[in-house]
Amino acid sequence: MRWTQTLIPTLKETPADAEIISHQLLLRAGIVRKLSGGLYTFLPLGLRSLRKVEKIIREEMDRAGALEVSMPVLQPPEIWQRSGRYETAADVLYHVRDRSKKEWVLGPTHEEVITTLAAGEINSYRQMPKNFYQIGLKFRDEIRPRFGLMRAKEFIMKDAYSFDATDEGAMASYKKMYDAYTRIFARCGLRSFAVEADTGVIGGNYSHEFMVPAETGENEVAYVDSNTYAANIEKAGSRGPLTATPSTSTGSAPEKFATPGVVTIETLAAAPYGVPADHQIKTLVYLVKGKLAIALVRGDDQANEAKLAGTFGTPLYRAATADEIVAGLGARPGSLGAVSIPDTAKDVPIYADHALRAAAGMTTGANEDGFHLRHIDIERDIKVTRWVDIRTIKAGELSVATGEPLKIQRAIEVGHVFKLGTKYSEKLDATFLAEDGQRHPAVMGCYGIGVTRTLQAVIEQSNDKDGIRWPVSVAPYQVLITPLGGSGTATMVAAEEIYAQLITLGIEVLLDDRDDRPGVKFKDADLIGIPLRIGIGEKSLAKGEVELKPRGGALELVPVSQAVERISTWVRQELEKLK
RNA sequence: CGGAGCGUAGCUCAGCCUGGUAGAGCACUUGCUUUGGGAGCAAGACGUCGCAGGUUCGAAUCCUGUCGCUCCGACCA
Repeated sequence: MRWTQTLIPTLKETPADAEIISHQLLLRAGIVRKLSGGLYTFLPLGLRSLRKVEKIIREEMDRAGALEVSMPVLQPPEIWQRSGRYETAADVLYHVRDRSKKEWVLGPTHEEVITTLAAGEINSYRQMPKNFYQIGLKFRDEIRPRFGLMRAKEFIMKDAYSFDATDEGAMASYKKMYDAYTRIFARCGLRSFAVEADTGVIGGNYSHEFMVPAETGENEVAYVDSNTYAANIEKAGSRGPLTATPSTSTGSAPEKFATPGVVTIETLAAAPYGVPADHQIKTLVYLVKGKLAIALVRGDDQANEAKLAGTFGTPLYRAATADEIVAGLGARPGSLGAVSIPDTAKDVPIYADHALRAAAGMTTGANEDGFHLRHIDIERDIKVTRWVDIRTIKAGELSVATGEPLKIQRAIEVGHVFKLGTKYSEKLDATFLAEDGQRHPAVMGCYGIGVTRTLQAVIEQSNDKDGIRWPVSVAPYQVLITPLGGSGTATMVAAEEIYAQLITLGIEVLLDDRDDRPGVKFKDADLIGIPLRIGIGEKSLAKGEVELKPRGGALELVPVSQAVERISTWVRQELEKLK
């Protein structure tokens, strides 16, 4: 492709609304343009890279035995009602109406559609295992789209769904996808790793996320140095807080003391009260399906949303409002406690974190504005309904699995594999006749890759001060020829010859045929980050030489006669490294 | 949904406080010069100042509403 024939609108200045480096480079390198918040047009350069990511995914999915299909984006709400996700995923569903006012939803994912398909077409254990995948648009009504392609309202996803007759079969299908994902991200030139994950709204009971470490990532991952344990912070457990929870009873009965105006852990920890945060019990109140529930964590701990959803058995919960709390418990937030809850609230369940087990000599709210209680022994004074893990772990705590200290790293989630079990097959009647002559629901798995997000993750991970440094496997072009003279000059003539020969060899090559100054061409070359640049200048050409300059690497002079051979060899070798 | 900020040329922004009819740099067009890391000179084209009301002799500027964008928050009592 000739630069003057395509559209590569590079920007010298950084667009004001791009916050993170990959988002800035997407815009500056002429890869995408924003139509509206969370909606982007792919320009020619960007589309080429996107197609390459898709091709890698397609090759690895096919290799793993998955079958490509294409499912509708526009979906009837009925199947979402049957799966129960019309409610649980309500926040992300786009609704549209047709001319007869019938409602439709835009698919944020396709479990309901594929399970409906399987219900009709898979009737025997002999037809399994089957794994269907597609690469296509997804629509999610994101609370807050941000960071370019990272969190968009419309994005490209590869989603796959496996159907097995047995649990063992489902595990094998899961393993195949796990391995395929590992290969896919490596081939895209990404450093990624798998972590144990919470299953969230999709449901299921076994799951890994594929993470790309990046400070701008929206996820936090806990891991240990030996690489034997890694988990999303939503899921990660530890052997407990770094400081021991007090467990020696003062022997005194609970004692009310005045704390006018004290509504935070911090204020109670400060003078004149001086109750350390880890000697306090934090009382949180939620509304779960219309009913109040109390969660207790240590004063210096944070409750974990995902773990709470697991504890409550539903993602449909929220923090109770101050009014709801006052109505139910009689005190305002800041003075709450689970010791003396009113008789009217006796049926409110109290979930307490394991870190509070055997806690004694603690302080908590008195359930009366302006007062707290001290000398609390949790076993004696609080009627705990259930002991649970609902705290967010902190760096330095010891791993349950290995005993090593946990470290925390931010990361971008690019892929997610779930073992779903029979949740959807049961609700949508995807049953089959097994060897035993009985009908059973198929055992499912689902596997997603954020394709557009993966593309941006590559940029986030592969860049320098001058621009993008594409891995050759996903670069829009493999080679960029930069003649330093304009049209008609000897350098341009030589460039044209090499360009033509590379094309016949099947090398993906871009020719910068603009009549621009060298500085402009060099800056743009670095910005768009083509892996190998061929510089053709008058001086070196006079000596019969051209320059090979890998992006970010050292410049090498080679005789014109050997240039094409050397270039194609370089491209082949680099591609081989990413196999 | 709550809070904050911003909407002026294709891009980055100034002008707004203190009302008088729109600017700079980059990009774009033409010409000349220049040509190894985002050139110089000259000439030129590009804006209903997000939109709608209002105040005023007069509004980019003040007021009201509205739409859009960005950031922070939306369990942390």
